Amino acid sequence: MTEKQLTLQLDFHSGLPIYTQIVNQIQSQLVNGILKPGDQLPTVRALALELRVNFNTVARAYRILDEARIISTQQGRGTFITEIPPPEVSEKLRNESLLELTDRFIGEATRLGFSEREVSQMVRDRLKTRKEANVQEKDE
Amino acid sequence: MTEKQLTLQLDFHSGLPIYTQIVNQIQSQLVNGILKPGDQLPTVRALALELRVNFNTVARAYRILDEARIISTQQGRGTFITEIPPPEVSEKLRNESLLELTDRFIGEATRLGFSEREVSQMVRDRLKTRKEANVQEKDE
DNA sequence: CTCGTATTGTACTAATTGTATCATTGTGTG
DNA sequence: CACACAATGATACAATTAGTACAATACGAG
Repeated sequence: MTEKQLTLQLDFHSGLPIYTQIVNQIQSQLVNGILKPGDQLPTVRALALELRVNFNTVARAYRILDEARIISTQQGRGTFITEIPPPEVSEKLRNESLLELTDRFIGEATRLGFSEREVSQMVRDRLKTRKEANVQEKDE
Repeated sequence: MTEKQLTLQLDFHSGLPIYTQIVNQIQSQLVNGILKPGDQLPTVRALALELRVNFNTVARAYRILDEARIISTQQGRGTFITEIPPPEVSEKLRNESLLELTDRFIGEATRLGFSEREVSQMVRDRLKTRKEANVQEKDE
């Protein structure tokens, strides 16, 4: 597949900036396996046209994702989902980083009013969904 | 519809503060269906110009309406009548926001090279730790 | 291979929008 | 009159999005 449709749903009144919504949804689609490492994203201009948004807004979203090493933007080439880099960190650091990440996640969810049960349930749910998606893609 | 006229009648001698009149009339128009959820209101400056009033006065009215969750003001974007979704829709949105949050979390963890098992384990662990901490802090 | 051109992302700036803070005005009360 | 307080205005600021010019890359014509 050379071209990805990348269906994004923007809510212009949600309070979340457009660029944030783009960032979130791309990340989400990556987790769900809708987007995979190596996939080419639409050009900033193409996606902007489709979303009826200025291309700089898309560029901003891409830049954020790029800084997070989630995508790789290359001038004159395009934008691609990065291959998952093997994180070469010590076991200790590794654990600490997951702990921090997890605490931040739980903290944010709690702040949004979700109960621990809901958080726990959703994590189970999404991990399961993810696993199933990965099984299917073995066929390709 | 991209632009709303929003005809307001101010009485500068009524004794009622301008901002109160603006608040009242917008609320009234919302009740009467002249304004509908999702509608964009004029910018503070545009409405102020039309009403021959300082834009801070409009901003004050908007802020009051915002605090009452009647409108949603967004810096750099504009001001909109809040969607008042029925509870089940609200529940849906709530779930989607947790879903997105969770997906982002799992995505980051995975990108850092953590397995699903590790993620799952860490979430359980931190939730447990958290719960125990909460029991203690009941004393405060 | 070389060059021109289209395509793609980047950088910088401007425009639009709401926010925060303080000053001014007006009005009522002692 | 003097003071307090509420309403309004002035000014500077911050966030978001858009406009414009530019630079790197790809790619086909010659």
